[in-house]
Amino acid sequence: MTLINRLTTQNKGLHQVLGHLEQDLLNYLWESDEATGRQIFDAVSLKRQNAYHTILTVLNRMVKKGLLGKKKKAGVFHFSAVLSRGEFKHLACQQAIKSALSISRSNAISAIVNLLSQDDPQSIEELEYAIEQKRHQLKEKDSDE
Amino acid sequence: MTLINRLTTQNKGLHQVLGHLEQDLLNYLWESDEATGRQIFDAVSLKRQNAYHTILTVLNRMVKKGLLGKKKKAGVFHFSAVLSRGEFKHLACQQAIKSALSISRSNAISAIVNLLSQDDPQSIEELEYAIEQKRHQLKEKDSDE
DNA sequence: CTTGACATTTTACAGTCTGTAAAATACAAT
DNA sequence: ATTGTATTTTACAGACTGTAAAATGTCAAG
Repeated sequence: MTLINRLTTQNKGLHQVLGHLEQDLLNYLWESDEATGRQIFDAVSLKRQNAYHTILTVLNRMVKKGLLGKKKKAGVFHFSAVLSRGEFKHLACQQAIKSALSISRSNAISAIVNLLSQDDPQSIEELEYAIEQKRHQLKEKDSDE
Repeated sequence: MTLINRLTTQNKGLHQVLGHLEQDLLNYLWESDEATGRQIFDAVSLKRQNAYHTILTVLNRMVKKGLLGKKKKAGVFHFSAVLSRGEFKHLACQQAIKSALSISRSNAISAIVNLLSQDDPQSIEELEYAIEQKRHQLKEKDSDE
């Protein structure tokens, strides 16, 4: 895929940060909170064919990267996501937005307005509402000081 | 660098899409429109120590990726950026925003509002202005039909 | 206390990407 | 034709993901 395509293509989302296997594993852990390698392997096997060892290797790499935690319980390691799905999405969105803003604030602003209005006219209102909320929040802070 | 760091770290900007050398080369070409490998090498050498061949290899890879164009002029190849700096930034921003929106619209919205207001209170007004503009634009379209 | 069934860690290889650059080849001008 | 660039080919290292076997550890049952 050329860079132009990469810049043009829709919907990279979490793929920008995670590989597919990693994503599947994380998704499973977000649903089940905590699981052993075996459980994860069994669950993920419904969707993709991977050797048990593959799953374990990737799980351990994710632990090393700080994405997952691992605790022994009754002699068996249990993996769990360090960040909840919500936290992860929050950070990933924040990062993507930061990245856009750092490239060009004005471009980022027009991109979000364009994409939102294109996507769904209602969503612009969500944006306006968020701005209003922020205004209130800032005022309160001011009067506190 | 752990993933959490990656998600947390400031300012990735274009680095998300380009390596440093690639970025330096593109920056130079954005300033000078068009240049031979030798010229680019000379210019970039002020900033970084790379073999001439390195520069050429990377330039050619960028051509292959569709980032640069290459035309023979008086027997010598001249490289040039396919996208202007503005176009590139536009696409890169759009891509980053798309990516954020695809992860979570509401998170993306609050992230942009938070980051803008944190950055500079004025910038929220830029956002509001952009929304207004978009409204006008949509109205005009409506009455056209 | 030994064997078998898992669990866990180690090791390794392929494929992609960037950075790095030498080697080989082409070509143009003297 | 020879010399000096210009250009292409080829290669390797180091990161990262996917892949998985090999080696090792552990524990329970016989």
